[in-house]
Amino acid sequence: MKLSQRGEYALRALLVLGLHHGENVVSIQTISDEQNIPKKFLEQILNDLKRTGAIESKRGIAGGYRLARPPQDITLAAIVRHIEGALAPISCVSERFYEKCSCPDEARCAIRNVMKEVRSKILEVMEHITVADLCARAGRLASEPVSALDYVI
Amino acid sequence: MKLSQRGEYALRALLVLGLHHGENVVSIQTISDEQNIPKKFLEQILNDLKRTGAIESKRGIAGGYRLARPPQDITLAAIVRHIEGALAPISCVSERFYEKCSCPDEARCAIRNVMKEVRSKILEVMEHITVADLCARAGRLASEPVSALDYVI
DNA sequence: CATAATCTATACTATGTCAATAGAGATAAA
DNA sequence: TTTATCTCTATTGACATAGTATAGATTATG
Repeated sequence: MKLSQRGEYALRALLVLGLHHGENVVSIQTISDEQNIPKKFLEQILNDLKRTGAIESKRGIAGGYRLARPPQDITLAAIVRHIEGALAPISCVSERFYEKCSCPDEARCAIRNVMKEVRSKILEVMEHITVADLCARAGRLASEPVSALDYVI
Repeated sequence: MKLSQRGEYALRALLVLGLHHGENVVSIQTISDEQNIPKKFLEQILNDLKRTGAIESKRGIAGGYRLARPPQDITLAAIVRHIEGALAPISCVSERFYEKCSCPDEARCAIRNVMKEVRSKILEVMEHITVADLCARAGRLASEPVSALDYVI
């Protein structure tokens, strides 16, 4: 039920680009430094995000990346689907990455029925939250007093 | 963001045991046949579920498995946590399987903030649904006309 | 008691995925 | 021309996944 490291890095990189939206391009090095992401690994991920159309790049010295679309148009769901594949907990309830499962009667499978609910709960959040929302949250969290933050482990 | 095959098999096996609750024990062979699960793989999984305390076994000829507790006391969350580990989409928002992540400031991380929401949405379903609910759904789905079922792929 | 169907336990294996690293090349600002 | 950047492909090592194999323990039944 987990997001891969790759997926997490993608979101963190996108957040950085979101926060720099409107400014100049941001280099891999900068993102790598700000977010503690291995540089060469990040290269791959950014290249991948570029293929999605979420970001665009500028080459050469003083090159880097920027968002290719308005931050409010980039949903977390779209990014994760591109990087990771299905958001659904099992593939027989995925719309875009559907695969038949081995159960005797998929249409009447109780597990599937529950997993459909899980899927739609996940989508409620992931389809709704955009890079713009992420930036807004980052701003809010930065200005909040530490005592108000949740430190529960 | 996916449940493993192992986890899915565990739930399907548990559903079978739930449906036979109150009757005699059910053999691995029967479960394997009813649910199309490789028998030797299922053996491992059932053994694992036994260690959880969710099911108990009877050895020898005419042996098999049964639920060790009332079906309404066994949540999907407990099972999946035991078989798979964390339900949370990233480990820095997991309560039982917490691991620190590499981001610069976990307490003020916007990604983490969103993932907490995803986590709690998942838990809403998984902590709430029990084996008894699963059985009830199976009954309902079995009696429903096929036309009412969702065949969307 | 002997049999055979069942559960128990451990080891093994093939395949794939994940996370990262390496290295050679293309681009462009200064 | 130099150099900091992006681009692309290949490779690696560790680990997880989904099974398979084998030998053993248990027990209802005849």
